[in-house]
Amino acid sequence: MAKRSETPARLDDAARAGWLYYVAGRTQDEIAAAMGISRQSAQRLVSLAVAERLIKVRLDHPIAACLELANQLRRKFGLKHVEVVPSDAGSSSTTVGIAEAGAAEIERWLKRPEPIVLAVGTGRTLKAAVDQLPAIECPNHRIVSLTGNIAPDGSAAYYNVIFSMADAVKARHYPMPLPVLVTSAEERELLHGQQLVRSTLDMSAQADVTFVGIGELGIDGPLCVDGFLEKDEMMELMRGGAVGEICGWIFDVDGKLLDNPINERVASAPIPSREASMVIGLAKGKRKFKAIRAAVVGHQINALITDEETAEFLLKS
Amino acid sequence: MAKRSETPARLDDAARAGWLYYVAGRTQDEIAAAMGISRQSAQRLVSLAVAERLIKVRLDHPIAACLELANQLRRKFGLKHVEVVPSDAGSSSTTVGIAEAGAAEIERWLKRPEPIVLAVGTGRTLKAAVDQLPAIECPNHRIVSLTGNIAPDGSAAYYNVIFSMADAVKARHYPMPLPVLVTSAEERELLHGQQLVRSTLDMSAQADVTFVGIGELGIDGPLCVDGFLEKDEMMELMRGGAVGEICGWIFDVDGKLLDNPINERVASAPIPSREASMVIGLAKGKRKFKAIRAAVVGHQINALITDEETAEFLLKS
DNA sequence: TGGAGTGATGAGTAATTGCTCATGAGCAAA
DNA sequence: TTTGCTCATGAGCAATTACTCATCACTCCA
Repeated sequence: MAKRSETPARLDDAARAGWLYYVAGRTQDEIAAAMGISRQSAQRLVSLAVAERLIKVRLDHPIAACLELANQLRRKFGLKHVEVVPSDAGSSSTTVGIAEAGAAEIERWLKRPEPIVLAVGTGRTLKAAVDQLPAIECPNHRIVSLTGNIAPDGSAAYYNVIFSMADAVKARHYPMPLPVLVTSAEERELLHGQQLVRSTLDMSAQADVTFVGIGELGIDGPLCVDGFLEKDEMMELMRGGAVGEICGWIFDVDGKLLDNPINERVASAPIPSREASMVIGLAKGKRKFKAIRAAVVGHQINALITDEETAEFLLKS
Repeated sequence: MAKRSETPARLDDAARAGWLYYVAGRTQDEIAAAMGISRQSAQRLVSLAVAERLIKVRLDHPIAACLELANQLRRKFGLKHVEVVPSDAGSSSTTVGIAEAGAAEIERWLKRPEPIVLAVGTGRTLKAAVDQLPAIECPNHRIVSLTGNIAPDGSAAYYNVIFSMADAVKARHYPMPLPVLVTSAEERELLHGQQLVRSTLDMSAQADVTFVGIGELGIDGPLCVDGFLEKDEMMELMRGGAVGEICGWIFDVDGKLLDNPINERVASAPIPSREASMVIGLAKGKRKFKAIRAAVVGHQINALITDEETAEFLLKS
């Protein structure tokens, strides 16, 4: 993890250096001279500005191919919104590109003047997107987590993104004070009956927009890696036809939620209405192809941010 | 001007290359490989994306607005250096912010390894800046005062800042052993002819950098408050078109030095060359708006440290 | 058909940037 | 006060990027 806090004065300098470099187009040598520091220090400040996300770069051009793919996806699957970013074949990252586009979309929603309820799911991709958010103040909006924030080992779940979001966005935020998976359907009923949990659940059901990651199943998938499921439970699930999950809700190749013991133990809020609200999935990558397709065809989501490669797969499959 | 129109396909490629470069963070070599073109072509596409403004960079930091204002001021008035600090609307202080920024700028100059001559004018703002200086040792530099250090009543003039500077900075410093105003042009000639004064004047003319305050005229302005001018002399001056002063040199709304008896009695050294050296004015605040504008348009100074509010006035005036 | 002009291309090279490492200042614990 | 640690710094060097120039393909017009 990066340093939690740089001194404000240093961030100021970083902002200045970053501005001179990216906006004014000066070289680091010139910046160093102007600020009375060595070139290396100037370089470090510029890096810092990037690392601290003071500098935001966005592409203001509809790449025709991406737009076209997005259009076709929207039509083919009846989606409300699709965004396709260029693929970066060389990179193994599962987040680059999507994270920036996702952050931009979140920002657009948060900048709306009328108050909204924004719900967030979980996942590495979504966290990467949230980490790209600039500081925003929007006291009118409410941000609610769909998933619990207690990991299997009792610690705060790392990929519960609402806390990352709270770092950047000044708004009321509502985490879900629950584990991600409970031990039985009965326990879930009990916990969901609690007043505090109840009101958070109710709020999430009224979300205007929801951002979720889409997880693939498999022993390398997030549910196993993060310790929510044992390897043999996973194998069992996959034998039962499971191909993906959103907020822990496991679905099959048609995007139908599975009727099995694991789904009965998921303590997450239900995914908000795809009829009445926007539910945006963020995902790309070969390993997730099947999960994404299932989520889309089964209408677990009604909007998608993905990359070219994934878009092509979805179109020809 | 750039080419009027690139083909859409080429812009598309440029957008893609720009995306891979700035968002995905790939090198131009990698982009070239991915797109099947030469590295040079990739570089050209990235340049094109920037030139066509497909790539938008924005700085997410409060400093950003200040930097933007500074840039506009520099362009509009042809200044060599501009620094804009955030306005603090709540404060009535005429120095807060500027003082710190001014001190930082002075420090940058004093930290230069090659020997320089640094000249200082007078004024409350400048004194506040100098008071912010940390202890520095710079035996190679020389610091020279542009203005006399004898007040009208014969005491040491309070706002002659070179003594404050000497407290913090270990360097050779050269005060001007003169009154600020003498009784006649003849007396000035006589005093300026003295060997000691002569050499200090010569040194000031060679200053590499000069820091000055900008004074407004008016019966509340520094010239009256500090007793250099009587109220009726001031009224007379203002009727003659005077709007501001630097080191006692009084100028009109166009920044032209006035041809009147007071200016003939100013014993200060002339303001060093704005062609060959840096002359940095420190000032902000509504009362000084006209004086600052005059100093800038009349090239009495070629660099400015001010605040947002003043910067906005200068830009729209 | 041929020649001039335009613009794209790649080689070569200069400029700029990013990384690594050694050093030393600052500071906390012994 | 000494020791050990962290961290900022600047030097040196490797990687990357930007620029210049010669060449070449193409188009337009006589």
